[in-house]
Amino acid sequence: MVTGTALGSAPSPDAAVARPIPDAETIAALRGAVLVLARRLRRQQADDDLSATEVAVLGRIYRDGPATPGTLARAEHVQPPSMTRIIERLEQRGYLRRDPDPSDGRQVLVSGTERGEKFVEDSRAMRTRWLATQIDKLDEADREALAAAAPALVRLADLA
Amino acid sequence: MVTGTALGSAPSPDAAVARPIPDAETIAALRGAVLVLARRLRRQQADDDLSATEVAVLGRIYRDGPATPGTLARAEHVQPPSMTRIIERLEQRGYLRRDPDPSDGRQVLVSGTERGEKFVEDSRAMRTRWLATQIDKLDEADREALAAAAPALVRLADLA
DNA sequence: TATTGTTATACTCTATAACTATA
DNA sequence: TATAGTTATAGAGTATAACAATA
Repeated sequence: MVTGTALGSAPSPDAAVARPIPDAETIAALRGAVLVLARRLRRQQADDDLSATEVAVLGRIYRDGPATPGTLARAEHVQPPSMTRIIERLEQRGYLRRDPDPSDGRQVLVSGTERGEKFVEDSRAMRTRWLATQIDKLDEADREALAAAAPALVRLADLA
Repeated sequence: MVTGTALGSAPSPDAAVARPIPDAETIAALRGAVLVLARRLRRQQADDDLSATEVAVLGRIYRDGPATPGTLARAEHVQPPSMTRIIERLEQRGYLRRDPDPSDGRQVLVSGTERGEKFVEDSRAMRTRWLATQIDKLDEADREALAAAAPALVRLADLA
């Protein structure tokens, strides 16, 4: 199950043993690195008053436009009640607003505000600064590898 | 120190050319993907009774050998009291043991047990299975990009 | 006095279960 | 009945502060 299409394209002539790409060890390393990095990212941005996920939600709304709480919950892979709380906090700060959907009374449309947009613009640089600083400590090959893998990581995170 | 290389971003006309250094937008994407992925990884492995960090600590001890709580805390980027709790749980399960350092009474040496080794061996495949399955859904180019970036991600997570 | 580790405590994030309102 | 969202509640994970023991 782990293999399947992940079997190496092994152009090597003596491909007696085809290893999946990435192999199990690499996947384990990936997993560990993601967990540590996420922990550091969370702590890092405790500086200002919004959590990592809250900023992610806000950024998503300004990137992709208004959305329902359910859609946002699925996108961020949190449960609906968690999204309710996140939206609550962001609304309290005036960074977004909730409007009832006129055609379906069950639904709510979450949209950004001007103040929220300003916050996103101002904070994005600050929030990525720490990570940028860290990445800057790596050598060029590592930075290139990260840049090349970023879209794949995004797709990986977005998978259903 | 931020040299500006990772943040500077004069958009060039030939945007098709990959930039050697991740630009701010790529870094922001990386950040978001890492946060979502970590959340999914955590939830995924709630199946058995150990948290993601606990498994990471256990794996580290079996990979790198006995270590002090302080060293482990620095390696995983958690605070010492958090590491104390993690070690406590792992010790209760018989997966590792704490021995006083004979030459320095303040220090403690945390070592693995046979039972812990067996657990690590048995659980690693299980724990990486979900991630492997997800990665398997990506196309080959994405999988290769991830494999190529894994060491860089590990180094990024390990930075002081 | 500085260092290592622990105990006590509290907070943040997220989840599950139960409820409301609309379709 | 099914769906969207919310309220209520609980639990996991981690942190800070205060403390003990040793150097």
